[in-house]
Parts: sequence; structure tokens; C-alpha cells
Amino acid sequence: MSPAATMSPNAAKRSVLRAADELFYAHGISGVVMSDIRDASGVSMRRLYALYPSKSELVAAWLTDRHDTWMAWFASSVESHVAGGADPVLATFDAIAEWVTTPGYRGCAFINSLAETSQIDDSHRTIIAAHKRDLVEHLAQLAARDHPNAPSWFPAALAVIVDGAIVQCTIFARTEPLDAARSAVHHLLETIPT
Amino acid sequence: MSPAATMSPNAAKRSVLRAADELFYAHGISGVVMSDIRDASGVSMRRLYALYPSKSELVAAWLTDRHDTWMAWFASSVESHVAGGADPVLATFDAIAEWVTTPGYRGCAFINSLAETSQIDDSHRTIIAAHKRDLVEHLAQLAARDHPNAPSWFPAALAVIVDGAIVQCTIFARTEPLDAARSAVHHLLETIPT
DNA sequence: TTGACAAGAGAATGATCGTTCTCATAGAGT
DNA sequence: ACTCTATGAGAACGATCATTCTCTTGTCAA
Repeated sequence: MSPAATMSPNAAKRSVLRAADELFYAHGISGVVMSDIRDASGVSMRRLYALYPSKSELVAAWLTDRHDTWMAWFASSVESHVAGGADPVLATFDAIAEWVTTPGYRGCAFINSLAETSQIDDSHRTIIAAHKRDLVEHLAQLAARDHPNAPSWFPAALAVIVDGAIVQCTIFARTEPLDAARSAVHHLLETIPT
Repeated sequence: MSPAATMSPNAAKRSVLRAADELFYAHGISGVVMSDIRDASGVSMRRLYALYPSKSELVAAWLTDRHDTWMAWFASSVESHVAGGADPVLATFDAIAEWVTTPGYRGCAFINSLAETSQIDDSHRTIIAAHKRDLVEHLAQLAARDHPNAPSWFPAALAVIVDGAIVQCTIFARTEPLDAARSAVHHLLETIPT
């Protein structure tokens, strides 16, 4: 990027986080070296390490930032489908369908990061678990809107199905698993107490 | 291990594959270096590279071997639960429950490996996709046994649910997601054409 | 026993990587 | 204009790693 010297501290941080998201998501944590972050963000090594004292802390900042960004995107995508008349639970699959067909889709950043055992520590694992907890929570609220009498296992099962679909769409590079998941949830919704 | 000089070629290969499975599964591909494999297997560097000309080829051999081993274990675990009177589809969850409570459980080796983008190439991705295809196929046959008229989406949905449960049990380090998944499948089985 | 080859131990090689350091400069305050 | 400080550019440092090489030894056929 351009003269980073003229970048405000906040602009530098934003630029680093943007580069981190693109690179870590596409190549994994161990596939990105600090000088890649420097090159993509335009922020010099010295400043990069002033902002984030180690790669591990940069990864933690990235995960935290991605959690916020992704949840906000997900919530708003679901709402826009609900506004179009979809059931809040099934709208979940419309949102995921958008996501998995995005060019560059490579699965869930949190699931992927967790698999890079040698690159992460407990601080990262905490962020990852919190992300999934928030997702389960969000799905539970979606379910409660139109299906207040769903069985108690329903929200957790929904989260399992969503994660399974995300993973299988990555493995097979197709959307069929998502379609099957949606059919199963559709069937569940029709045979469950309202 | 002991004097590897006296190991037959097959014994050396088995020892390397056993070490590879323990180490790669526990620490991920990038978390294991070739000298770890040497130390754990007792096979010298020279012989190791004679057996597998590169780390990448060792990883491919490991994945192939793990596919065979895991599928055989899974099939036999499911059958033993079926022999105890369980529905073949629900027996799937009994088998997975055994697995996720095993000490050292760290999720699905294939899903984990796929996340290590910078460590794998298309030959590995092919093995990973084939593993999941075989799993879906196996689940479809299990479903067909007692539920020949299940909807066409059922086997794929079952595979999604199983993978989702495997992933979430890893993230949360608990078995609740598996229980919720089992409840959902139980409900599905009861409301689906036989 | 001897010679030749297969294999082990483990050092060497060349690359990569996280992190730090040096040097030169551009402003900010005087 | 002149320090003082913050920063960029990027070289340097010390680890680590995949892979290869050297030197040595054990084994076996004659």
C-alpha cells in the first residue's frame, strides 16, 4: 500500500486486520508469514510489531475481528431473507448458501484454525469456542421466533447441521450437502411442535 | 524403537505409519517434523526417505492408511451396536460417542488435514474427498437396511449431521452436540416413511 | 577372514520464518 | 535551522525444517 508513514494508528490497524483476514483465511495460519502481512497491508515490520507484539497476538486479533464481522454479516443476511418471507430457521440456509458459493470460500475460519494445532494456543481456542457458542445462541433465538415449542435439542441440533454443511461443502466443493441439510431441517420444522 | 536395522521392509513401513498416525493426528501436519517420525518409529532418516520420498508422500500414505483403519473400525463398531439391538442408523451415534470420548480425540483427521491448506496438495484433497464419499455411502447403506423408503436427502443429511457432531464435539470438548444430533436423527427416523 | 553392499547415526545444507536491530529520514517543537 | 522522536526499509539473527550426504558398521557370500 501507499506511504504507511502517513497512516493513522487506527488506519494502520485496519489495514493489518484486512490483510490478515484475506491471507489467514485463504492460506491458513502456518501458510502466512509476517512479511506477507507487511506486504499486503503496507505497514512496516517495526510498526506491525508495535501494533501486535507477536504473530500469535495478531492471530487472536484476527479471530476476534472475524467473529464480529462474520456474525454481523450472518445476522443481516438472515434478516434480509426473513424480510423476503422465509422462515427464520430456513433463512439460515439461504445465508449459508450465499456464503459457500462466494469465490474463495474455504470453510469456517474458526474450524480451520482449530485444526492448526501447532499454531494456536488456549487463548485462540477460547475465541473459537466463544464464536460457536454465539452462533448456537443466535440460532436458538432464530428458532424461538417462529417455533417457540421446539424440543430442547433443536437449537443445538441446528448448529450441528449448519457446521456439518459448512464443512462438507468445503470438502466436496459443492452445495449438495447444504441442500440435504436444508431438506432435513425443513422436515424437522414440519414435524415438530410449533 | 529397537534396532531398526533388523526390521523387515514391511515392519519398517508399519512402524512409520503407526508413528505418523499418532503424531499427525495429535499435532497436525505442520506440527510434526520428519525427525519426530524417525524418533517415534525407530526408522532412520535414510530408510524413511527410501520408503517415502517426501513428507508429502508420507502424508498421503498416512491418510490412505487412516481411511482404511478408521472405516474398518467404524463399520465394526456400528455392527456391534446393531448386534445389541440398536437401529443401524442410531448405532452410528453410539460408535461416534465411543470415539469422541476416547482420550486424545481431536476431531476428524481428514477435516483437520484439509484445513492445513499450506501443507497439502490436490493428491491429499482427493484422498480426503474419497474418505467422505465412502462415509456417505456407508451411511446410505446403513439407512437402507431398516429404512428403505427414507427420502432421498436422508443419507446426505445424516452424513452432514455426523460431521457436524464430530466437529462440534471437538470445539466444545463435550458430547452434548452429539446428543442433540442423535435426538434430531431419532426424531427424523420416527417421522420418515419406513 | 575378506570384500562389498545395505543401513544407521547424525552432521551438513540451504531454505524459511518470527523477531529484532541498524541506519537514514521526516516532522514536531524550539 | 536544529535537535528529538517516531518511523520506514530492509538486513541481520537465531531457530527450525525438509532433505541429502558422509562416515561407519553389521551382515553375508565366498
